[in-house]
Amino acid sequence: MDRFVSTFINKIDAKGRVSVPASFRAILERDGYAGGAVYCYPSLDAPALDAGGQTLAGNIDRLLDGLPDYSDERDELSVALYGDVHTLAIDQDGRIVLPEALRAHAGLSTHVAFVGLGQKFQMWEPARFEARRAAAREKVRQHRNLFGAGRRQLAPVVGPQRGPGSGHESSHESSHELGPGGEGGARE
Amino acid sequence: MDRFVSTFINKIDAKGRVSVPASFRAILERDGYAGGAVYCYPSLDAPALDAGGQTLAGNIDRLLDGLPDYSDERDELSVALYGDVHTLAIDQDGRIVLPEALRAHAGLSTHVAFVGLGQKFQMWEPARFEARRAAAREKVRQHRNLFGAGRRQLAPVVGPQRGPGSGHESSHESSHELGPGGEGGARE
DNA sequence: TGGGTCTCGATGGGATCGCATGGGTCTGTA
DNA sequence: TACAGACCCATGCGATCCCATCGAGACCCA
Repeated sequence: MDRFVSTFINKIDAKGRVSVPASFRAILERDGYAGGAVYCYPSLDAPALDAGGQTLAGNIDRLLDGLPDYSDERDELSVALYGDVHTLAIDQDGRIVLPEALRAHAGLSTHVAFVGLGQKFQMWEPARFEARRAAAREKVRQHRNLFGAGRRQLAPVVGPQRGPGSGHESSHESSHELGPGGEGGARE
Repeated sequence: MDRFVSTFINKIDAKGRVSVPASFRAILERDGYAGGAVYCYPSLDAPALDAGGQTLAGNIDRLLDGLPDYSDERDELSVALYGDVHTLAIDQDGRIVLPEALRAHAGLSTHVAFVGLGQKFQMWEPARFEARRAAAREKVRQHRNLFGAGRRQLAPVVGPQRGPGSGHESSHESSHELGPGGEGGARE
């Protein structure tokens, strides 16, 4: 199946619009809902936004299905799970507009880093993401030492993406080291 | 499959009218009753109002169906669930008028926060809602750990240590709060 | 294999449309 | 007659749509 992979950095224009990477768009289109929208909500434990298509939305439903109707607990969880979700429409040029609430949570201002995470993707403030990624790599390195697991040197570098036209942030490519160790098949 | 999602804050005008968010209206319209009305009643365990369309009303019926006829329990529940239900008409401009009784229960004065909860939505006094939302997020975090615990116990890349700079926000790998089963299905 | 050309994705901006609001008016009811 | 509610109209701002431009990578040809 299609997964969101690689990292792209796009600009937020004066009207607050951002182009969703073409490759991500293609995946969303195949994921239903006329491919015209993205489900997006503030990530619970990171200054970032989580986003995805129908599949992602379905996960929310499944999560709540286990709870009894009309229970206070269900209502409470719903507030966080549905209340924070925004359905962002993708316009004809493949752009979305990020609501103020979401931009605030992720600290977004001029640029957005779209990070593919397989079934979903995240949107980060470029600088923060870079820092976090560095930390993640370090972490992986440590673990590798612990396990002495020499297997699988990460050799990603899968990132095709616009050039440094916009400059600086030359940092991107795959983002895999971030994924949970499991899922080794990230690459084909 | 339409669900009420996201949160909107609208104003109550001098005549006591409030605009129902356009996206919520669209869902109500598809939910029957000529799309011209909203079922609304004071939430049982929160200073808020619960609202929805035909589907919601149907759920209440189903809930009562499960109880034996003429039982005290059923009577009590019926009163609780139906006794305070109001059918609010949506005018041509997409607005409703909240009866005094309902406004009092939720402590509404000048603004109303419409919160999507999937099958239904709630109306809150904005300030109070913020508090509730914070609590809800915390709760989800806990829950996530519960079912997330199952798979992927190796919490790699999840350093108790934060990365440089932006560090704070525990550098959780955040991925699937929502996807209990997630990740694995990356392929397909 | 080097260079020129073409196609597509990312941006900017102007022009519109829809939605949230504020108010005036008409009508049925105390 | 006084009022509350329903209906309509007017407005302002933000969300969308559409069109033009730029640059990069893909493609084609000599």
